[in-house]
Amino acid sequence: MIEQAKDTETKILDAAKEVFQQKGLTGARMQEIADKAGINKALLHYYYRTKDKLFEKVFELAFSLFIPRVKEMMMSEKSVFEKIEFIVDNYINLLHKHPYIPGFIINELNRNPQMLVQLFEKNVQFKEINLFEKFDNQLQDEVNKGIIRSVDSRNLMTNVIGLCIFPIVARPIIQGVMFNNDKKAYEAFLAQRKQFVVDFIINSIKVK
Amino acid sequence: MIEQAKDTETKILDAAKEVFQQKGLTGARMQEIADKAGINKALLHYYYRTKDKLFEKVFELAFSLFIPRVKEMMMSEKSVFEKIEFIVDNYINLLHKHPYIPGFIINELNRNPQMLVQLFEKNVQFKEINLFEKFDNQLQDEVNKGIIRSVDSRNLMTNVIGLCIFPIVARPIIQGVMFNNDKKAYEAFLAQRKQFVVDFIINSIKVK
DNA sequence: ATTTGGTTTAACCATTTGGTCAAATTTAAA
DNA sequence: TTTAAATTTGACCAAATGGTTAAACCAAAT
Repeated sequence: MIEQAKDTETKILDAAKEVFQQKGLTGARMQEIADKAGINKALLHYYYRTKDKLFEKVFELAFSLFIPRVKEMMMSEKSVFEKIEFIVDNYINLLHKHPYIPGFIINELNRNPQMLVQLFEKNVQFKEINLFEKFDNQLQDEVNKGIIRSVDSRNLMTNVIGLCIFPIVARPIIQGVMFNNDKKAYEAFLAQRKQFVVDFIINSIKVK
Repeated sequence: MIEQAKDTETKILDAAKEVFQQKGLTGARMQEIADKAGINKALLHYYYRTKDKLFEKVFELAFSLFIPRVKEMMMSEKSVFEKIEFIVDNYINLLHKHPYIPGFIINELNRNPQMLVQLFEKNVQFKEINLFEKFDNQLQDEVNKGIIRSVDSRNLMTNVIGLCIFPIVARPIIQGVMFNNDKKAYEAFLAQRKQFVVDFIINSIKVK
């Protein structure tokens, strides 16, 4: 039945997300995904043919949830300061909901960088050529107005995203080394960090 | 004999480093390690018993190469600005030599955070309880002197390390999205980034 | 030259794993 | 109600994989 089918397909995909994102392609087991979805292992192959195909689907969904967000945010009609606040805010919220995804994407892309090329070929909307042109102009504009000092757009954007993502992907290290593995302390750290990051960046580029 | 033995052991370890750091515990194959070391697979088990034990060794070496460095640097007798410049400089150089290690550590610790606990138990020198106490005092001192604005030490240190590591672990994304997969452009980006990061951080905390 | 101990290998084993298939079951159409 | 199609399952398979073992090899000591 079409309803039931959709349901099964979704149950499989949800289970696959969970297992792949936590264990990676090589660490994941089809049997575990089937168990988590509450179905027979053969059904996985009925709906998704192979492990690789199922993985590809999961990866694409994870990727499209995280990467194109930055584009939207950079394209919005806001001042540089507002954009930074907006991006940090949104990204940290997103990370709070999906803490495993960035590590998953980073790890799988390091294992097989070719995936990104294939993704760009298959899904043209990901490949926005002049993402930075507009942002570059805006930065230059605000430099001329004496609002910010001169900064390279790609370095700035790397910092914005990196400062959001790093404490999440490096959670075990940070929680372990900085907070003696105190989970509550780490969570408190994250909670206050959003404001710190915004201030840190704006302070760095603002002309005083 | 003892010379040859040491040599074989080293060859195995070197091969294991390469394979594990690129493919992770679950993605690595004992046969591939043996091939890369130019020896029979049974020799791996002769010298290191099991895959897990060999992996543990590789992980420990990688970990001890990266994490304790921060401690040394934070403990040195330098001003805050000098420390930041020193850490960024050293860390980026280290990353240039071992670009796979941070991703490796991050990924394996996310797969099994328990490893860190075991490592601390086994290797007490890693667990420096009051790493931040001295640094906190130094920061407060320079705040009082009007050199820097008031910043939380753990947030600051997270930023320093994160800004160094992130562009390396996220290389495929950055190279792909920001530089249209132009390897040279990415490398040029890294080369100029060291100075950018130092300026970015110091500018952010300096009182002008 | 023979013995002894560590080193290395080829062959082998048990288990795991991704994947298949024919049969059973369910669902929707005729 | 019958039929046809889609869905689900248990049983099974071949390949891959970590690990073992007995025999061969080799260098040094006697």
